[in-house]
Amino acid sequence: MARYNAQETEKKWQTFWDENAIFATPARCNDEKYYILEMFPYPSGRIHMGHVRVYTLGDVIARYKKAQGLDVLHPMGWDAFGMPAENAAIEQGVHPSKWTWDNIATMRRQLRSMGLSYDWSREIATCSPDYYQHEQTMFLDLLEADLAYRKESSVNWDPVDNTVLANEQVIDGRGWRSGALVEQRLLPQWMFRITAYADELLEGLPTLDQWPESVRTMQENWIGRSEGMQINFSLKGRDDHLTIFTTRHDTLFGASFCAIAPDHPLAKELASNNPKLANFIDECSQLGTTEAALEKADKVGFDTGLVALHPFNRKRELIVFVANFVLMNYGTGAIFGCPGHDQRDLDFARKYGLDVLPVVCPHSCAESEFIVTDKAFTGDGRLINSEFLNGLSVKDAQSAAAERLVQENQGATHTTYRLRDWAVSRQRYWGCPIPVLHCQECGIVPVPRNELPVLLPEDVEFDKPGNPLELHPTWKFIRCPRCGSPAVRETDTFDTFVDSSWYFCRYACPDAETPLDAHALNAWLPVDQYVGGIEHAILHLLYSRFFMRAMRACGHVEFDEPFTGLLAQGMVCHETYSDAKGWLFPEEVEPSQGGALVRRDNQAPVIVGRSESMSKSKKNVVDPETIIGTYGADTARLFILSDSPPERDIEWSESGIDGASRFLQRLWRMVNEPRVPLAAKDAPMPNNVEGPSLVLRRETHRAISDVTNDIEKFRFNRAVARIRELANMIAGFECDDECGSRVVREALETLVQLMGPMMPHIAEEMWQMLGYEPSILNYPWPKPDVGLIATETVTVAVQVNGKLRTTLTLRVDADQGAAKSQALAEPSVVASIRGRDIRKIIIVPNRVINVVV
RNA sequence: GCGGGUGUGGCGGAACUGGUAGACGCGCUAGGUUUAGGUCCUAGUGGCCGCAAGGCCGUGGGGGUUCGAGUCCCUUCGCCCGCACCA
Repeated sequence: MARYNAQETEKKWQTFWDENAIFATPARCNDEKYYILEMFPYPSGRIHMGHVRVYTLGDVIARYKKAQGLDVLHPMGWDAFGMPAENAAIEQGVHPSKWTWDNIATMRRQLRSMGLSYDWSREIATCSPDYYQHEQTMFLDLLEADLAYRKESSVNWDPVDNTVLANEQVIDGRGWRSGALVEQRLLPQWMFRITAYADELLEGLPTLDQWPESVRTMQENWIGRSEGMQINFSLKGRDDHLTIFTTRHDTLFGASFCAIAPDHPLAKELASNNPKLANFIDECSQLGTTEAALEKADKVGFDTGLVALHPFNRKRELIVFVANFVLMNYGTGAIFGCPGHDQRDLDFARKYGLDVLPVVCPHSCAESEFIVTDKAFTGDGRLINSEFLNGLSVKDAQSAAAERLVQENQGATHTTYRLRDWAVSRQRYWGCPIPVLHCQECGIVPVPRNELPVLLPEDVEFDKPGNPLELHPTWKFIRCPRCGSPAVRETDTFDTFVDSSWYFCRYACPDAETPLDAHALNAWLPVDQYVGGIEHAILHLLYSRFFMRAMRACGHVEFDEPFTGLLAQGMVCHETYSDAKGWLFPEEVEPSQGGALVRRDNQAPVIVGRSESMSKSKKNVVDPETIIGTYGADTARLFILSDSPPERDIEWSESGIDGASRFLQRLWRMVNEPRVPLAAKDAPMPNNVEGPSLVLRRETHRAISDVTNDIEKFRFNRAVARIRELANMIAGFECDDECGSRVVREALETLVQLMGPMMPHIAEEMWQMLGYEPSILNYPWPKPDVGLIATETVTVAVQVNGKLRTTLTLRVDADQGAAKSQALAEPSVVASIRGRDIRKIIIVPNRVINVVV
């Protein structure tokens, strides 16, 4: 029996597609365009299953849209700057540039072996000066538009490695490489003014109706707009005051303390002559910079001895604490605590023995009976213990309190955001140089545009701790272009999120001399469908949305929203393995005789960790090249599409890949050795198709309708199931008369076209075997015959008290009265009713008849 | 901790807007073909009771709304993603 040879056939069609430029981006004339984009990969070394998943998803959409006759732009590139390249340099002594470009070469080859429909002529790599020089131009534009500025901000400093650490490099407060205790250090940083667009970014969300609701909600919460008040509390014995932000000024009479952030200027000032406080602040900073760590930590405070006076009653004195749960970068970095109506404040008050005075009484509760014990009341109610606010609702009390505070000049309404400005400085080598310099005389000077690009020097060493740009003997030192005085280059490079905030625009005009070409942008942008991991739901997508608005302000683009549709695909997860020396790849591990996992090389025991999203840092990745080498790309693609819907996380397992492979063999045999002889290619369809042939025809056209619908809605797992059903139907078809031959040809041709976007190589091969000229993509997507889809009968469930008793086969839209009597005559129905009175009968036409007794 | 998800047979999952739970596949069981075989074909496969007809139970746990709940509401548990310097 002949077998389908995936290796040979896949190579054949990949060569054909290349030589005939099947995936060249069409020049836009007047046809409808479709820009399909998957998030570009970081060139970490080799592709992993997460890549296979996302690029397969995108490719199915791209090929389907092309078959629908749209002008498709489907590009690919590399998010090529970033930390791992520098780690490789330190650990393996390879230059980041070489490491990155080698990885790109490997991964490009691997992606090509998947048979993805990219226009490779538009490939970009962010580490190439061809790309990053334009980013430097745009930065100068942002600087002129006052959307970029410099500000001190706190970073994780490793005093031994002399370097800034990413949060993930800080483990239990220590540097991952040096093990040194990490310090918080203030460094001047370049920032992007994303907060200037907070409202616009918020307002844009409802227009993104082709995004998942969950992502929009996450962004909304991330921006975190809240309307409240800034209130000034006088400080006893001082001339200045403490400004706090609150959204609950209605509970002001319930205040029992104030708290400021450990890095609040006032805290620093008080600490200068209070060593204990200085020590406390120091301890707070040990927690690091991540919000999760701060929020999870025990709530602790330090009594500064300072006293704030209640704005409505200056006789009431409130202790000012420094507290670890108050964040400097939210609001004003200072709060008043109302333990009765805020859980965190309540926990804090109980811990430090502070008053708990309830000021909002629930509507359902008498004032005398309302007490707060260990649960703060945050709902609506009426005000109590609050002088002029007594009796008011929360909302009315807020207005009244606000009015009084404004009147007495003690506060003002204020809107604050959780969103902070975007820190884009990185004290690292492998990134886009920030094109400014620091002159002894003039201060910060932008690099003149005619001197761009500022190229990253290649001759750097990684043998000393710290940023190699900082230590470079010549690159760093320069003369000021304005005054000629000695100056140094900015040695910070950009956060790689900057690179990925506009790459999708550059694909439209990869060779333009300016950053972006208006004509090309208007032709292709925005991206119609973006596909990528849900882990990017907030930062990357929000930064890109901001960047488009910033670019619009600078005249580079004419639209706001970069991505019309978003498919946020779930993670590919896998168990993690480790031993004393660190993480292990799954292929370094094998089951021992006892069943426990051991190292393949020395049989040493392995710790099996829980399943997590595949990531290079934890080595819990499966090598797709092995899978593709063994089974072929089509099988890998089919497998990855088959079971789970795209949005869901999938657990990688080897089981099932054999099944996918068998299905491919089966499909191929159906055309290679058809059970029923196939009619000639152009033979007309007889007009008296009936019996089993009619059944197959109907099934074929229903499959067209269902699969089309499923692909449109990205339910590829269902589309695969539907294709399998059609294949099963064809395989069981035995009618070998003239009519059957014609119908089975139609069914097979349909099958091949429907599976084409998912299994493109074997589909091209089968299409050719059916007598057609390649490429299958040049043939229009099949359309269902509506007359054949319509059904004549339906199966209706018959229930008694909601429990299924039997089913009836009825004509569609059958007479309800007749259906009712037929149902009541059913023996199983009669038996279930057992002579009881029928109270009512609910009939849902074509679905259910429910007898209630 | 906060925000967003998610939970259905032995396994991955299906079930459109509240209307026959388990499509499709993996695995497993039995039979058959050819073969030395992992190939291929046929049948079966949620659990319990029953010779059978059939019955009862069943969508993480508990409660509720409804003629009817996997689907809606409340509550609770597990897991996943994000939390601003991983990408």
